[in-house]
Amino acid sequence: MRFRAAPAPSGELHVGNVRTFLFNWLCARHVGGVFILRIEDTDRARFTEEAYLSALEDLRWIGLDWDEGPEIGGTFGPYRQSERAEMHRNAGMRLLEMGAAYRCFCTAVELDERRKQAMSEGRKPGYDSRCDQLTESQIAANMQNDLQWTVRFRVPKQGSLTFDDLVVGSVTVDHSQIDDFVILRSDGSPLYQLGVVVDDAEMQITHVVRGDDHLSNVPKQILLHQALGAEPPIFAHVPQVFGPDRKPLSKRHGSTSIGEFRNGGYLPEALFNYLVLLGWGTAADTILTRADLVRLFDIEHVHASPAMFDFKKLDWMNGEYIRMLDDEEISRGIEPWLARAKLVGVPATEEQREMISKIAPLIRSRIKKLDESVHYARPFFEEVAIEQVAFEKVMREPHVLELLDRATEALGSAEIWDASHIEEALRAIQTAMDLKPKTAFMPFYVAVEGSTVGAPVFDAMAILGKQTTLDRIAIARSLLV
RNA sequence: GCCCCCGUCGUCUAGCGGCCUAGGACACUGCCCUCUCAAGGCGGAGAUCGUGGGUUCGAAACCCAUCGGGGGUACCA
Repeated sequence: MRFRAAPAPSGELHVGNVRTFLFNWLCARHVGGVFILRIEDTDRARFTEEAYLSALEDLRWIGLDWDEGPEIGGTFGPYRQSERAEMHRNAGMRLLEMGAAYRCFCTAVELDERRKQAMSEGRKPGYDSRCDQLTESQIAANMQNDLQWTVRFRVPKQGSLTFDDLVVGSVTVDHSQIDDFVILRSDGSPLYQLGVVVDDAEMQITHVVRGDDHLSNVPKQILLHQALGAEPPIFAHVPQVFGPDRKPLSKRHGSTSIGEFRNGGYLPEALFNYLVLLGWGTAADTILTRADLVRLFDIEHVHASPAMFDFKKLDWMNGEYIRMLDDEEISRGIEPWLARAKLVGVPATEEQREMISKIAPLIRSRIKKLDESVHYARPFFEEVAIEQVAFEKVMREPHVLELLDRATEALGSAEIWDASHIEEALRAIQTAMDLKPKTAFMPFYVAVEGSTVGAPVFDAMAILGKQTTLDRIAIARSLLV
């Protein structure tokens, strides 16, 4: 079985589209079939080379590998549609010669006027097939006069067409609902409908899994396949992804492109997992690895109804995946974010890396997205700038001065500098002063980490070292008097 | 307008005629744990399965209608 993903890279790859690519990939891997990547770059006005390159990068980032396609080739290439225009045109002309299509001399303006006219009179706005009535001599005359013409596919006027969609089920469309549609523009270039069909046929695609905005194209495409003497593929149309307002997910809802999620501190395996669960699920688990998904995924159980994108659930899931990372992976993962915040160099020095690996286990369970690591890591790389609100709320308490003084003395004379000894020393003070743990320790968070939220403070002190810790306490104390 | 598709807790889903007084997850919330924040553990609230008719001994599941939503109706993809 052969599946394909066909992105049209005009900007950044949209998560909704990527989800359908994921479905294709999963189908192919599930049955041990072939996954093909084909770039639909026919729309020269919108396509950019930059978008194309970043699309490939995004696909690889989220873990999609293709068996045939750009950069790796394959027996059915080329895999960029723009390089196949000749093939499409030939197919279109063949259809014309066979009599399955005909020349249309109506101009775009005429068509437009008639459409508006029909609409205002409440009639069906479609093409009326008038050029199909042209006689041989009329056509010859038009050609003689150098009139521009397009090629239109002739759709049967009677009967209907039924097909079985793997997701949607049985769909029936009356032929009368489909107009004779253009397959070749007046400049000879192919239109989308022709292009996909020729490519799917040539590449021997057996299953077309795509967004349901293409559902109404199916009858046209089946007709084209048949006219071309090819077996139509099996279709599966998955619904779109919606935003919280039940409208198709778009920019105004927040991040929508793969690049934005990557730059937002998300892990590819988490996004992968989440996207597949949008419109599909199992009774048992929600956290499913790539291998689990390959084993379990079943396109026929994908919902035919649209799913809303839930950013909060994605965040939770990302946190789950972060917690599954080992220290080494966490360290590698957060380094770019620390670099971006200018806490470490690019690349980080050995010394910085050592520090990162020390704080990584402290950070792991506290963040949902990698970029949040910056807050927890900052005090380990920079002088502390105490948050104003934290200072006002915590350091103004009457016991703080004495607390800091006692701590300075106890920690100053500490023989062994590790988290448990630090804790022991500070707990002794807490008990002596008869304070609740929280009240006793909070000032140290503020003094040492600059915030009421941070890595566990005894560990932080241990990592920062005795001198730095005492210095920071001294600075905080100086702010009190 | 016409055509096609869709409709289970706020959200993602399980469900494929009796196991459903509808299960799980996110979010929300109570308690526990606790040096902050998290994480974790144990509970709670939340869906008469869009609505109205049928079919059936029995329906969330099948049929019809209705309402609501989405898509298409291009010399866009």
